[in-house]
Amino acid sequence: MVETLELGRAHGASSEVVRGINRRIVLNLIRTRQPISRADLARVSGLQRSTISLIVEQLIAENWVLEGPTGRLPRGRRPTFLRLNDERVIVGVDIRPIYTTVALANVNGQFSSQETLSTPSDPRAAIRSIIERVQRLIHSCGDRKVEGIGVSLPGRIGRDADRLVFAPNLKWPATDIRTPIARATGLEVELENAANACVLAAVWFGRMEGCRNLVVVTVSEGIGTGIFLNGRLARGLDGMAGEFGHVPLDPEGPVCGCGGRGCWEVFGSNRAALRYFLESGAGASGLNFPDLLSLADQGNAKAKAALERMAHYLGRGMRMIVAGLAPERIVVVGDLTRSWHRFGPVIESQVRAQALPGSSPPLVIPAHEDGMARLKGTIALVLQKDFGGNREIPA
Amino acid sequence: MVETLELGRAHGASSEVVRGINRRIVLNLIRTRQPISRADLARVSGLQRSTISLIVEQLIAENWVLEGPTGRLPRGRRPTFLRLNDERVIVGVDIRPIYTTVALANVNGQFSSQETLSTPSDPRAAIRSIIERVQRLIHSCGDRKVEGIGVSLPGRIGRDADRLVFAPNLKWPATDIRTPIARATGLEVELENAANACVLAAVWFGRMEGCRNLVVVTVSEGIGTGIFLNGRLARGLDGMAGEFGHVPLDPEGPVCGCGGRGCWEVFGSNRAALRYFLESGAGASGLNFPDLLSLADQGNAKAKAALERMAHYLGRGMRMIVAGLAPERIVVVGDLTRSWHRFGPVIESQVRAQALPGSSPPLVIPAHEDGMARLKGTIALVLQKDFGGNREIPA
DNA sequence: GACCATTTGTTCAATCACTGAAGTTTATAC
DNA sequence: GTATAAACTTCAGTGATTGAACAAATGGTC
Repeated sequence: MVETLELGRAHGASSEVVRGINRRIVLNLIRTRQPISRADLARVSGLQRSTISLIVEQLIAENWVLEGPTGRLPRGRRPTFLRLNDERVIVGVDIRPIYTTVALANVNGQFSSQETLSTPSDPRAAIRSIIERVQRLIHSCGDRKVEGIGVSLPGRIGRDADRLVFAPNLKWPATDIRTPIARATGLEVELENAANACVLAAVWFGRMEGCRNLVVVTVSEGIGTGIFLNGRLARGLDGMAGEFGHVPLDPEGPVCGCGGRGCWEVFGSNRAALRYFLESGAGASGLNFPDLLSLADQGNAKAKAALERMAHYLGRGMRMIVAGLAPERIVVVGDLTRSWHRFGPVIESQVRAQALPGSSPPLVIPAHEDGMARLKGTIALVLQKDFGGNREIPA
Repeated sequence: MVETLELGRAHGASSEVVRGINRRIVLNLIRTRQPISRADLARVSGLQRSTISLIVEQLIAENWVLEGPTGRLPRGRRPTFLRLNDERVIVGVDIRPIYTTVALANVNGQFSSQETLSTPSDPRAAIRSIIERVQRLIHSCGDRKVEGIGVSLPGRIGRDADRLVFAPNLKWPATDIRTPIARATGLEVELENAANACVLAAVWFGRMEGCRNLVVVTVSEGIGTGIFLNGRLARGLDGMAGEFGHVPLDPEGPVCGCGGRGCWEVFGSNRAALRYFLESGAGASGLNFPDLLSLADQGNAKAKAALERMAHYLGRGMRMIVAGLAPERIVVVGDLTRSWHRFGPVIESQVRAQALPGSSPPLVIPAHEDGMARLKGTIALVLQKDFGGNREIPA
């Protein structure tokens, strides 16, 4: 294990720290293994049954956990199952260039309602619409306690965690998104980049337990990446880590929305495939990416060629990630996963070509549930405050 | 804070964990601020003086810490200064393609002796020579306790942490380096990639406190990178993270030692500059990189052009790192730092070009003390076991 | 030279959390 | 019914921190 201590403000630990750690362990075990009995919690955590009972008592008092039905065993007293209180809910907002989704989920990441609006081009109008739907959603909750609001954005959030600072595909100016929503609803609002939200979704709700090194690549108008290393999101300075999409593959290439030239996303995004298709003289300028996928499926050779070229560049860009970060898995998110038979093999071959002697290439996995990835990530974003470790547990 | 709990083997915490955390905090505060009094430790750590006294008592009993002279204050009782016991020493070995260095340092990273040998091309012969020097060094220690042996290598260490698995510039086959040295000396041996060792050197002995996101780029025969994110080394699957040097910048470019084509290091390493120089018809095939630097300093236009081209590609490759990881700092290690006036501006301009709107470019810093960077890293490698956090302290 | 404020370092009762053993409760099987 | 088994619960014991009170050491002041 390679780590350092944070020294400057290294506030020493006291006994509450132990309770804090164990409380989080127990809460997360209940979350991931529910329904589960106290006895099983003790076995899995290595803590004593007596300790588990005390912690669970506390969690029940705080309304995080409910006692459920009793189980059944070959003999002996029946276990009382514990589960998360799913009357605690979270609002998730997924802002994308064309559509914005507002949804309500419980702490298990199960959505109960969902609403889509087209994203206004003016950020202030967008924020107004979002606030309106969120308020309606909160009203519909009745007694259920709303924990907070998570927002996924196709851009970067500045140092103060409230301001969108870089969103070339959304084309919004730097805008404070957090404060107006927080003020209008009285709830805490957490903002996160869309690719990072997908990482959180994968780690919290996907079955990726034990995977401490993974990268999510989101492919739509642009290309974004979310980097998860050593079991933590790598956010970098000002949360800007993950912009591999704007590394120039060809410094003489076409101009990109970021102001640069020949960026990866200029060659590997949905928009790139549409450009390839048009450039091949295939007409039809009103086409969108799903249309292109359909055309290819119908056998259109030029559509197939355009997609193959896109896939080639996607794989080429991923070589940066494979070589530089050596993740266990690369999760691909976007419409392209619907035609994975077309993209997967091309990407795989590039990724395998990058695997250096002595290393094994990462698994490349399409996340077929797309739309939900971002939204689930927004839920995880809010859950982190209560479930996330404020200290990491060593392997 | 974005983290997850390790669930599978999530062994719960008990009261000893608190002592473990605080012990490490105190030990590191003594290391970084020595000489320091108990009272100051209490102020800085936020722990009670009584607690500090107990912990210090333990550290003194374990021989990690010594009481030094008393201080002097405007009034009041004089503080007793504490410092690390520098009778505890560590052996550092830096294996490089041409020379290997074996050195002895104390826990403060101060070297007391050092010996260089030319690296045999046969790994077994190399290991024999190294063992011989290490044993001589250990004998010379007398009473001083040797904590362990740290080894820096220009390659990757496999999953079992004992085997060199990828070292294209050293040209050694997969070799178990740890076991023979450990067996011959009876000490624990820690292996680490050279670039990662430089990261450890920067973080442990450089004045980089508080910098939790930095990348070291080592430039010599090849290009290596050491990635430090969220205050931890990113090692990736099988410790392969950091091989940005083998990302193809031009898939049609010259063949690389890794088997690929057009890798970054084919364009940006010392070897690349020598190739550019030869290709420009400048003769002199026995030339090495320091010679080329001297030629340029003497005004040789072709040498200058070759170095400028190398600098250009170095900067170009760093754009991957800037965009993808957004580190606060990039530390450059290698002979080229001696001519930083030539490289710095070229690299800086590329790095600035990569800074996306809303972000600030990283500081690019030449590490002028080169040779020592790797060696100091090997010392840190061993210190990690006792000083390194096995739990991270939150910000 | 005695006294005092001041600062360091130590001692000790109180508190908090976990352990582990012993006890309670609740179930099935014979 | 009685025995066995398993899930909780209770409680004394241990280890660690806190915080207040104390002891020691020092320079300045009267």
